[in-house]
Amino acid sequence: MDAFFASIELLRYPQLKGLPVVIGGGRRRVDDALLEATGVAQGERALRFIPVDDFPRLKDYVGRGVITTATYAARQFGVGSAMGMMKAAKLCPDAIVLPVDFDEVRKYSRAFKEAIREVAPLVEDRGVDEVYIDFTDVPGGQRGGGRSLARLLQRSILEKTGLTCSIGVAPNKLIAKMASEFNKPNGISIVQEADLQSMIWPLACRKINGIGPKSDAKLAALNIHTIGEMAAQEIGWLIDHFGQATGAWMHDAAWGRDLRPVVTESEPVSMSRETTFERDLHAVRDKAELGAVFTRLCEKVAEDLQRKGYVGKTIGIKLRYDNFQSVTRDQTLTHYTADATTIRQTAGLALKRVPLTKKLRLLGVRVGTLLKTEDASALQKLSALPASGGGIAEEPVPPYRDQLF
DNA sequence: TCTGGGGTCCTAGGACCC
DNA sequence: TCTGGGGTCCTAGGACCC
Repeated sequence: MDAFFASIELLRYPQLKGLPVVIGGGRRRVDDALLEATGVAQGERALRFIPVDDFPRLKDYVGRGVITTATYAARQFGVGSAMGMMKAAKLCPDAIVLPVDFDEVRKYSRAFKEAIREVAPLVEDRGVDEVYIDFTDVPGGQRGGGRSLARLLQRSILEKTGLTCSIGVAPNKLIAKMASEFNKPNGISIVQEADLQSMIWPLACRKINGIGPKSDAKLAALNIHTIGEMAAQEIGWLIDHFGQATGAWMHDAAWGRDLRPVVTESEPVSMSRETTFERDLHAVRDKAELGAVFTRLCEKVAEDLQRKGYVGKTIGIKLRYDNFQSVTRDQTLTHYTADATTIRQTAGLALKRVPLTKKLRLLGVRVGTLLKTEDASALQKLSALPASGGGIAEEPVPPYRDQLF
């Protein structure tokens, strides 16, 4: 299989080119800051009308958000995705802060993927700004080793979205993803099997999609820092240190082997909503506030399920204490549901099973073991056949108020 | 005033069944 | 007193990704 990996560059304000700008921080908080500084909300609109000097700066930002993305000028200061805003403010206090406009992002994301599917239909979704593409059977796809098709995609994406896009071309997904980073932004890079040694082996292990901070640290402790050093290890040695599955996978990855197909459709496994509080809350002292938030989260998950046509059977809660330790509790129902009241009641039971003496910084609600709503009703009819004696009974659910349990 | 929100996948132990 | 394996489901935690 030949694969592209394509990612769009989502920051697209030409007038800010060369300026340090970060986007992120949690929309409402940044909107508030904007409103205060300029009298205008909504980053997109504000950008057109407000002189750059009037934008809020990172040093004035107050809150718990993280950075979603940053201009290259901001990255020069060491600022980058997923970094806390407070830490970023120390590195680059004068960076301009803009809110994330998720509706806008989703709109451009859709247009980006549509533009690609028109040219190459085998596309795998990897979030808002990334896709894998299998171009093996796209007419003319092999011309120039894939370069002319990649150029065509870039042109089409630019036309339809105004966004630039970086594309990696390789014999499989693993290498294509790495290749896409070689030439950012708006670049194309082609990596062939024969380039493994020269282009992939010198890279840090962390560049492999699937090796995160933990594995990287463990590898470093074993004195392995590059992919080449990883490839030089016996597979048995890797298995001894990382377990059967991970060890074998690492060995394959280091040798550029990856047989995963481009997966064009998949069903969701779970849906969830969570929120980090502006200040840490206490289960007893802030019970009313916490209870209201909890109910809202359940209602939102229920809405999400209903809008997308799913029901679920496992209700879970997640919370994070002020020391950042996370805890989860699951509770499986006898029937599938997308009902806010049922979710709220079951989640309440799960929450009861968790110690609530420490302050909380985050609360979340998740529904898992999902089924399409229509498949669930078919299942219900099947089990409701006379012989089985009446089918699945709905458990009566008591009414709830905005309290914790 | 370090550390968002929405996901997937893996592991490992215990219950329970055959 | 002792004692198999395999399979499935459920739960909790954690690594990782965008």
